[in-house]
Amino acid sequence: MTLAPPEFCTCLALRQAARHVSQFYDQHLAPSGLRITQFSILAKLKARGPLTINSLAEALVMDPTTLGRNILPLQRDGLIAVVRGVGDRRSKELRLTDIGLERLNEAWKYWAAAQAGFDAAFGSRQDSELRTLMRTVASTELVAE
Amino acid sequence: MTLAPPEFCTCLALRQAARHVSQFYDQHLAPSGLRITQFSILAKLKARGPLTINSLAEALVMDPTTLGRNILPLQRDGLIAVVRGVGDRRSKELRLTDIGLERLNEAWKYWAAAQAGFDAAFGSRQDSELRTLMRTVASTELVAE
DNA sequence: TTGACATAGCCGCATATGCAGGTATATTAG
DNA sequence: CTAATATACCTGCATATGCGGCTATGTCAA
Repeated sequence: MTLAPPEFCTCLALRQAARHVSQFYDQHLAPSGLRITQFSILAKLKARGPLTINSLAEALVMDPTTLGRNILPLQRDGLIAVVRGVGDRRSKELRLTDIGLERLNEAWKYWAAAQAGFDAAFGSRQDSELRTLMRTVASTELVAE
Repeated sequence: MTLAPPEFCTCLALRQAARHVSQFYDQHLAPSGLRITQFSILAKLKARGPLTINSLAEALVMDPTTLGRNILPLQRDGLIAVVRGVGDRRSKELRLTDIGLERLNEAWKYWAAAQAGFDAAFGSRQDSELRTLMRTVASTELVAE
């Protein structure tokens, strides 16, 4: 059984879809000055309260190193506060600031427009199936031997 | 109807899944010295013959600027040849070299292991559905007004 | 022919991604 | 208590991503 890689590569298919949709969301979010990655970080911090880099990275299915760099622009712009962990001084606690919350709320409507736009184009029934499937994929245990 | 962004963001779900799966494929591909993006470029060039940056970018659902940069390491390592277009001298023709083909063939088996590994973990029936769905997503017309 | 417009790819800028390997702090075995 | 180990984060490296605006080339109409 021979599979032709480019045509049947699941990873490529996923990346293409992610690129395509990310571009759409980013275009919608542009007036807010946030990208979809940054919006996701702020939204997660709002939903789950202060988090360390490790725990937030896990929640976002992101490498901690990557997150550690992604927070820098947000910190620079005062959207999040980064403080030394009290219990564990190795860790850093990330917290949404008032300014961050304000920016998040402003970006919210642009996000909603993007989500609605995708929904309209793709079909809201399929859309919710898609999210469910993506969550399954993201939580599928994959171990390279 | 209010949706909570982080939990129901289709874009975030897609990106998370793409990150998760890409990491897995990249780990498998590591011994070949290629990343999944590079593998995809070489594979597409093999399948479709010489292509310009624009046409290859479209085939890969990638911004031409991005592709223009992604080919640089491949060109540097002699895996692809880049020549001025004959008909249209603005364009560049990308062609897989013999070395590139060799590398691609070597990477092939690592790719196959990754694909098989994902298939085993995720379920081959769901896997093929997933690819189909991703292609639908990637080809869904999305226009930010 | 030549001027207006379109197109292919480029550069600068900023962010996104993750591996290897390092430091500082915490935890735990002896 | 201290030495071994584990953990949280960081740095350097390399690639990935796409926008805005640029140059060079091509096309087409006046």
